[in-house]
Amino acid sequence: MSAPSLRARVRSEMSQEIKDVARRHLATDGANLSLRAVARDLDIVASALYRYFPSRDALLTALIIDAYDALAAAATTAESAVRREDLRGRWQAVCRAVRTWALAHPAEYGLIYGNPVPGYAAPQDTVEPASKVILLLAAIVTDAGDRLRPLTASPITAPLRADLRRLIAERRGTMLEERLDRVLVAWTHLYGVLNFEVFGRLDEMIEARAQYFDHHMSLMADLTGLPD
Amino acid sequence: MSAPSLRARVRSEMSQEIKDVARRHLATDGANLSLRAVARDLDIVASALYRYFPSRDALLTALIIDAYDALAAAATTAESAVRREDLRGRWQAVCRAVRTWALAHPAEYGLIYGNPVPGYAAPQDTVEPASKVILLLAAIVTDAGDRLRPLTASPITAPLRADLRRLIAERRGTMLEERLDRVLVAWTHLYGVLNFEVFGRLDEMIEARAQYFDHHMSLMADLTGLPD
DNA sequence: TGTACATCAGTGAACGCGCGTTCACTGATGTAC
DNA sequence: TGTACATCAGTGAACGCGCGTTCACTGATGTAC
Repeated sequence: MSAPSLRARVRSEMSQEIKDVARRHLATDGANLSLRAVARDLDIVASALYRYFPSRDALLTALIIDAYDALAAAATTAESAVRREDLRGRWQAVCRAVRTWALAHPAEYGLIYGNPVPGYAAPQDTVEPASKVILLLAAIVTDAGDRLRPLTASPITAPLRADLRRLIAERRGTMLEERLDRVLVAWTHLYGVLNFEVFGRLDEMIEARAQYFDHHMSLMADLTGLPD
Repeated sequence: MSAPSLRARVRSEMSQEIKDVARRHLATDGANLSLRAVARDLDIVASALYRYFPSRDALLTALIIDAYDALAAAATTAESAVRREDLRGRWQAVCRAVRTWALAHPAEYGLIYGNPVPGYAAPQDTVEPASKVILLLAAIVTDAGDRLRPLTASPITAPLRADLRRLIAERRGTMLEERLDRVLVAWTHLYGVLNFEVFGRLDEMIEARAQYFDHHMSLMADLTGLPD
């Protein structure tokens, strides 16, 4: 296996640069990304972009995949830095890492967790990184084992239970349906709070944002039965 | 006070028709609403729209305000049809009405609860209808009075408590900070679940959608302390 | 080490569209006397 | 009830832009012998 040629190295650097500029444009134009504008910023003719991405949609797809990957990486790194036995610490690390990333990259966050982009269908490649965060949360709950608190009653109807069972089986998990249910509640809540915060719905309402967030996510840990 | 003139009636009907067509375009183009496309559908020249709306942004604003109003109206109507003493029934009615409206009008829902529209600032008129749903939920909790269940411990830090106190005072409410906190949790969760459902994040994951939703919202009622 | 040929990044013109907004205008509806 | 004038909805041309994508091309880099 030889080292990548100069040409290959330059090519991948250029691809990166295109994506970086495109990301910057996302912040102002949302998903109305203009190839010509990106090209202009790169001092390149618009048609040259077609050497790197076969279409505008392909560039958008690359940005979406990168966003999922970056978010998942931030969560994973933060979580893995915490002592395994510190379950609450790991939970908090995941949640806070997601929040930090979202606030640092609001446009990319909007791209993956906001409105679906009109006329754009997410490719299959986004499924795995998209489920990373929920898997991290589920793993913490699994690691808690019999230290988990019993759950307050909340009956799950049969069809919903079937969905949960299927999800558990797909991943060869051993979690009780009731427990996965709570993980889904927490996961839903995580993005619920963040949508509100990132999209500005807490403006003029809550000032203590970080504490509001921490409080919500620790309530969710309680609800999931995570021990102190 | 005389009846509106023919001209005035025709004018307001035409305004409605423009908004209706524009709403239909939202579904396919998202917030990239094209005035010329709307005009085409109305068999009218694009510049004629300027008799009704001074700019594209003004039309978008009208659509946003209408969406908030329609959502609030749906929730209010549903809630007021339930016996006052049936607190859980009222809670459920509000939540389900919001969901039903969101699923029936995904594009309008996206317009008000998805990504902020790039380059567009929501005018002040949207504040009141936007807070309608949370006020309905808060009213149910207030009506519950001393039938409310005591809350499981979950300490609120001082700055967050100050935010909550301010919000209560602004509305001349009497609720405890802890209780409003739980209402906010439920409210956040409501839109969290709906974002996921409307924006397609539950696809290939949960099939029993209605039950999933009901279950989440009744968990939130529990968490808020609403009696059975 | 040098030469011949293949690869491929970037150019620039063109195609065929789209858009929001302004402006002077026509002709129908509404109003005052 | 009839006439004169004011209002205003809708027209059509124009301004000055924007866009994604294709295509034949130039010239530099890389490869095989």
